[in-house]
Amino acid sequence: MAKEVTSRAENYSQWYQDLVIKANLAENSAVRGCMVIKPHGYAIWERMQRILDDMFKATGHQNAYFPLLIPKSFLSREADHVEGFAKECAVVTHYRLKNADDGSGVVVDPDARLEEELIIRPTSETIIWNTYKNWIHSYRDLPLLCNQWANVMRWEMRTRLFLRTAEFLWQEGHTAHATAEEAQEETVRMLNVYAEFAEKYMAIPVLKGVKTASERFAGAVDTYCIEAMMQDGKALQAGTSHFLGQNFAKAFDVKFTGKNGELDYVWATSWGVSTRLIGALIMAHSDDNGLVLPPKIAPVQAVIVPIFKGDDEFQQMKPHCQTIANKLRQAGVTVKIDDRDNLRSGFKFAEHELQGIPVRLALGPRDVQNGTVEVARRDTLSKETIPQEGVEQHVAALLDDIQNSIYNKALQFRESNTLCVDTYEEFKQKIENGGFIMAHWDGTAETESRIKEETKATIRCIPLDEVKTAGKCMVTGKPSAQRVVFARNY
RNA sequence: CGGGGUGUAGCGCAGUUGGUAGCGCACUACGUUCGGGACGUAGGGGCCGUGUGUUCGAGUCACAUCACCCCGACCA
Repeated sequence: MAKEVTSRAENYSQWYQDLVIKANLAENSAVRGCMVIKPHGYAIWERMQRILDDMFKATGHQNAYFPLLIPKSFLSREADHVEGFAKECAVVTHYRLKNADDGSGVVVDPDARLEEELIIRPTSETIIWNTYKNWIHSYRDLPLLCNQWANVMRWEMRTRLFLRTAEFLWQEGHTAHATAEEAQEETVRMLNVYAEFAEKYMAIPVLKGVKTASERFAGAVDTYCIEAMMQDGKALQAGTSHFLGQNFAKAFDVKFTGKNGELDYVWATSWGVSTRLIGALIMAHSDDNGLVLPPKIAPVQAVIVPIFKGDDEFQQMKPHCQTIANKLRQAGVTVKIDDRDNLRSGFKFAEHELQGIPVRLALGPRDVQNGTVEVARRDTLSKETIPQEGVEQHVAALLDDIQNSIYNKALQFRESNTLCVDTYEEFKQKIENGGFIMAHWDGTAETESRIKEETKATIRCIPLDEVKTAGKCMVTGKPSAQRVVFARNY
């Protein structure tokens, strides 16, 4: 497996760039660090949105929408929050353009300077909590469980397609609760929703854990995360869920009257996943032929390619393709017939593989004669000829099999690239191979940053589900309650 | 923000000592093909990132500037 990855390219990010460009998922736009998501790439995001949205509704959440622009003063209300985001904000300073005096085009009208600058949201905690102040008065208004689908902008020093673009699409949940316990429960509940989504739908196994103080979200008391392993052994933070304590309630003065008549600040959470998940999908499953989409995420689960010579045969094949498509649709499979008559079948096969369509069916005169159809699966690239009779059950079962099989492949990969290490010497050596390293750490930021400096590895999380065995910090020898996950990350 | 690299047709690139711009793919038309990325013939498409210099003359030289990519710093 590891060998396979190296064969793809010496430089993984280069491979990734190539793949994305070749897969026609996105291209760089003229705007710095932004992305153009092409329709078939966006369709993947739409699938994810729909599934996640259903999961949010099932856990009692509602969608809402808040402004794109945030008054500068809002951002400075919470000290840690501004500290964390100040360096990467796009700022709106003017509200009007005018024609240049020398006719050279349009310039910013200096007379149209805003009294207070507006920040393009890097995240919406501040503007939402400014609104929540007016929505929450009594314990009867709680819990307040809102989610927003939106775009945000972070002026990162260095962008990376899908993984760290300046503008990205995401979902951010913002909840308010009467008690700390309830908010903490919500934080973990949503972490579990994310983990279920990643594993069950995206077929990406994830580790659930808590971030160390230095990796914590700006303004949070605790940051929970799901961490995934990419095929080059690097870690990718795939989603976060934050317990915000009363930090934002205090910053925006959001109090409620409890049953007992006493005033108290509300407790908060926020949680989000972004278009980075598309990057995770690409890097977790793809191979040299392009994308490999899990059937549950694939906008098109099966494509039917008619094989024909000349227009006569093409017309003749069409109804047969339709018949099979209808059968599949009745079995709940999303199907597309690729009836483009200007492309050869071989070209279409390659293109569908590039785009990751899980199952391909080819139907030619030979099949019509024999009552068969050729079925190919994207993940293993294997194909077989089966009777048309019962094709729908066959494909439905195949989709399940593909879904499970790519999850298991990713899980096996992660397991074979996760090891326990007890000495710092061994750590330094093993971290060079990538993967997750479970090691003991003394819990101090000093040790953590020393390890980062010397090895470029960070603590991805303090895992929640691992068996906790005490030990000694591999660097300082001080006591440690449990192993934590180290990795190099994106 | 530092180091390195690249900007020439939709995409990928070539362009010599400065002399009026080329290849492959894609595109258009016609024909032959068609069960794993077809071929022939004929076409269309360019302010050479942008600006200012040097020069009789700049894709080519100089300076500036902008954008992108890679490596750092940085980053939920």
